[in-house]
Amino acid sequence: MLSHTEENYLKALLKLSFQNEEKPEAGTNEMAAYLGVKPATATDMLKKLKEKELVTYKKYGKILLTELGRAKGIAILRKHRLWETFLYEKLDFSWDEVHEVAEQLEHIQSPKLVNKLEEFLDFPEFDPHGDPIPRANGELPTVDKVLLTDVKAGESCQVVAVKDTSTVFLQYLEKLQVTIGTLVKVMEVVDFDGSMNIQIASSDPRNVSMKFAESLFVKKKTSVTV
Amino acid sequence: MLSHTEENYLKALLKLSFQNEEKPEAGTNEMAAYLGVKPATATDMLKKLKEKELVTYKKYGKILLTELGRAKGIAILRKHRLWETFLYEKLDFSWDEVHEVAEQLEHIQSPKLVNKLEEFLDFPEFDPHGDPIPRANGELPTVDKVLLTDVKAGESCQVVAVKDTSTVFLQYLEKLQVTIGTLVKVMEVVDFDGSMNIQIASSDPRNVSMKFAESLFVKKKTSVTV
DNA sequence: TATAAAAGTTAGACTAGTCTAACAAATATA
DNA sequence: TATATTTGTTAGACTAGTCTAACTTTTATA
Ligand SMILES: [Mn+2]
Ligand SMILES: [Mn+2]
Ligand SMILES: [Mn+2]
Ligand SMILES: [Mn+2]
Repeated sequence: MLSHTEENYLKALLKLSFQNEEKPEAGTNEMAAYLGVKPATATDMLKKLKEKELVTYKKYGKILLTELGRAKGIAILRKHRLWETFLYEKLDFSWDEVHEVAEQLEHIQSPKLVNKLEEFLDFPEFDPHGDPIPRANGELPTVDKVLLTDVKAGESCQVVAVKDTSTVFLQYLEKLQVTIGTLVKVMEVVDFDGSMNIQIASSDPRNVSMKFAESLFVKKKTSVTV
Repeated sequence: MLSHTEENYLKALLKLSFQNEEKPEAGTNEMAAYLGVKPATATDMLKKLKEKELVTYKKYGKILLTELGRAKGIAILRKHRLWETFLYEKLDFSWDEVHEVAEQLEHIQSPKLVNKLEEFLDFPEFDPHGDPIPRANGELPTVDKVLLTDVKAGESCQVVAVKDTSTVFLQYLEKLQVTIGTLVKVMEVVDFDGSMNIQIASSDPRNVSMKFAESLFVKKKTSVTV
């Protein structure tokens, strides 16, 4: 049985491993920063997780999840994203409110609960932010996605996920009526600052910053021209 | 902000106050036994709760919730019972499985979650065991109930709650097809051992022990004779 | 390559929650 | 009322998780 704290370390390591795709290892300071603790604290915990064979750790070395540690991490991420979906779909939470509560709910221990919840939600593949929900067997649904910055002028695409899940960004998207599934057409890319003129659904085109375009994942639409 | 542990002490004190109705106070040993800790541990925590003005406590004296402590306790009980109802109604848990998970869920901090959950469940008044669910304002729905032992031969009644929520009792009730709302007619009371011959719904009469009858709350049906 | 900077570790301290063992107060009983 | 029993408290210790401050190792850079 893992404590909330241990679980948070495992999930953090998993998330960090997703970030640096090629190199799924993390450093002590990186982990500490992610979790909001001091490096000394992370060192202690990493030693403990090593004892439990959940991470590989050597003094001054990089940290990696073991198979077991990864499985535990995936299980927590699965709960997190299922709960977010529940809050969003069933309890009418907005997509900027779900994360904080799911951060607590992900630690509830009950295999039956997780699986019944998944069934109740009709086996969703993605959470409200477009992130894949791990299956009971640990597999992650995939979807090919690129950043909006990779879409060229004239191309169309569909929003599939947000890269930045901060409240301020999510609320801005809401104001712009951008949500998962929204169609976006890139009208023009401004060389000067990387900003874009985009048409959201069928509204009037508007300019968005490069920072914006770097925070949104989309799927390119094969243009419907002959 | 209260810790899980502090919350458990407050809920325990509240439940104990319901048990000894006239005297809503509890002793240190009583609390410790209820929570599965040693008396020394309870003493420490009670001092801490007194500091926070959640209980009245004096060395060697009885313990009582303050208004504030009671309100906190009620809020936790509310969450506990709403979650039990959710698990039972929406996720298909049986009534002997819900308590353990609700024991964890009751500590999730999110006022919005509680209220949305209540709304999602259509403002239930009673949990799967027939216990009243506190309202957002702290009020408890009431229902007049008596123990099955108080029902005389020839009288009919309807099951409204279980006094004993142990798995073994709940599963026995399930086997007997007794649930909240089930109609029961007392055919005969055996003076010798207090056991009863009862008819459950329209099945064949069967004998149940006094221990059984002491564990079930019912509401008397005014007989339909003229 | 020598040195400076960054990254990581260790030692020691603190809090929350728990325990055991010894003790003290309150209550029941002879 | 005197004594025994029950009830509750105190002191001291332990673990988990955190911190600060000092130190060490690794990496970057002049
Ligand atoms: Mn999240
Ligand atoms: Mn968490
Ligand atoms: Mn319960
Ligand atoms: Mn609890």
